[in-house]
This record gives sequence, structure tokens and C-alpha cells, in this order.
Amino acid sequence: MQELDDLVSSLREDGFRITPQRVAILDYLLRTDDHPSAEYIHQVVKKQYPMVSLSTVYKTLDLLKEKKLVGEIEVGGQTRFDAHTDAHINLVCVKCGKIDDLDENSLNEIQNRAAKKSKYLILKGNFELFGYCNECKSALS
Amino acid sequence: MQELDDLVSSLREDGFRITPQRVAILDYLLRTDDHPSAEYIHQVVKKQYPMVSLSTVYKTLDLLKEKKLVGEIEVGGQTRFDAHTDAHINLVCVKCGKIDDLDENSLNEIQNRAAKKSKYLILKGNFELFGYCNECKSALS
DNA sequence: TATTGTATTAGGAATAACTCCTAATTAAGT
DNA sequence: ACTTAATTAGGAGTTATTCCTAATACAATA
Repeated sequence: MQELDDLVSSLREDGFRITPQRVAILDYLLRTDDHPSAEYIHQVVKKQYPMVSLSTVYKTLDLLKEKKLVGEIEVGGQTRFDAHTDAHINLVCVKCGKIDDLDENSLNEIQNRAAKKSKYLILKGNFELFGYCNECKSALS
Repeated sequence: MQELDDLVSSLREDGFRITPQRVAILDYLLRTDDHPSAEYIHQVVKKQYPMVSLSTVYKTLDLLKEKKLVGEIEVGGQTRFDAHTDAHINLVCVKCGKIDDLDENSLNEIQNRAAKKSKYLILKGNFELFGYCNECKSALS
């Protein structure tokens, strides 16, 4: 996993300490296509480091967000995270809670156009579509 | 305000009781360009009906969401509401918390394309851009 | 490799937004 | 006016997240 090493090095160069907790969280996020909540990440990382605390997960996620190594999306009163940081569409299944990513080239263009029109200084964009995923759609009464 | 009357009639026809609380909340949402939180709507409506409870505000918002008369967007752990129900971009100022709307024709097209590609049955889309609004941008150190 | 300063952590208490519960109220059909 | 079922007020409960503090451990330095 070259990418993990690179990111860890970059964190170290920025003066952050490299702790097993931080590495485990980042590693998990890099390896999964899922969009886990902090709570779920906590469950996963605890298998490897049983003593890790939920508050450390939250603090690490804050750090990774600030460094733009992970993105976040708020769904149903919960924040979900992923390491897919390019502009993309999040497809949220309102039944099973799954989130799929979908690339869409026109998003950057839209973002630039919006920045110009609105005079906002844009930091990031989130694009969500809510509905039923293919499986849940089939299971509809 | 023709629109309010129409919407109220349509609610009545659907068998819902028309209460002053419901009318006041819908009226406020129709009149404002703002994206108020439930708490803020509560403050506003309380000026007219001091006894109105926050839980009624939440329940009414649920009803209006279900009837697709208002949209919602989750921001900073809070849900914000508006009566602008066509697909549009929400520009969220990360400093002052203001939300501006921006129309963007290509969103429906993107939504359709995404539905086809992903096989999701799409119910609604949310498009958010986060950054500094023009005023807060100027005030940056 | 031992020492040391300080960033980081674990654990839990505190907070904030929202949901749930129930007795009292009230819209609206008769 | 009367009736009755939907709705409300108010508060208690829940959940996700943030905050706090003493203990720990990373990593710079000798």
C-alpha cells in the first residue's frame, strides 16, 4: 500500500505524530469503498486496537478532513466518511443506507460556474442523490 | 398570497387538518429565501403563536417534507429547510452559515444520467457547495 | 538507547438536535 | 352545539458529537 505510506509521510512532515490509531483509521478508509460512520470506523479499528476510543476516531477524522485526505457527507443526522476526495456524486439508498460513488465530469465545471456567478470562494462540493438502490428497488412491495 | 391558499387547500383535500401552527410554518417558509433550522422557525412562529411547541414544528416539517412542499439540507449537524423545491445548488457559507440558492439547469440532466448508470430509483437530489460568501470572503484576514 | 517535552489518547461527562410519549386540545364533519 | 379522532404542548428520552482531563507515548535530542 504505497498510498498509505505517502500520506503518513506527508502527515509526519507536517509535524503530526504518527500513532497506530491514526494509521489504522486512514488505512481502513483507503481500503474501503464504503462510507462508514465514525461509530463504524471505531468498531473496525477496535478489532486491531481494542483500547482505541471513539473520541480519538472523531479527532483523527477531523485531522484528516482538514488535510483533505477524507471527505464527509451528512446523511440522516449522521456523518459518513470516505477517502474518495475528487468531486463525485454520492448515491444514498434511503432504505439500506448504502452509499455508492459515481464519477461525473461536469461537476467541476458546474462548481466553477457557480463560483463565478455567486462570488463565493468555494472550498468543496457535495452532490447527493437519494433514492432506492437497485436491490432495495427490487424489494419494494 | 395565492400559493399559500392553494397549498393549504391541497393539504385539506388530502385529509389533513388545517391548524394555525401548520399554516404559520408553511407561510413563513413560502415568504422567506432563508434556509431556517427547525429551532429558528420555532422562534419565528412563536412571535405569532407563543404556545407553539418545537415538537409541532418538527412534526409539521415532516409532513411538509413528505408532501414535497419543502426541501431539507443537512449542514453542520443541523437540518435546514426551504420551500424552493426545484433542483438547485445550495451555496453554504462556512463562516456565517448563510445559504444561498443558485439555479443550474444541468442538474436534472445529471440526475437522469446518474439514475440510468447506477440503476437507483432517484427520489431527490441535493447539491451543496461549501465556502465563503462574498461578504465573509472579504472579511478574511 | 535513555531522557524529556508535549502532542495525543482513553474514557467519560456534557451538549445539541431531534424523536418519542401522553394527556389535553381542537378541527371539522354531523 | 356535539362528537371524535387528529393534532398539539411539554417534557423526557435518544443519538451523534464535542469537550474535558489525567495518563500515555511519539519523536527530538543527547
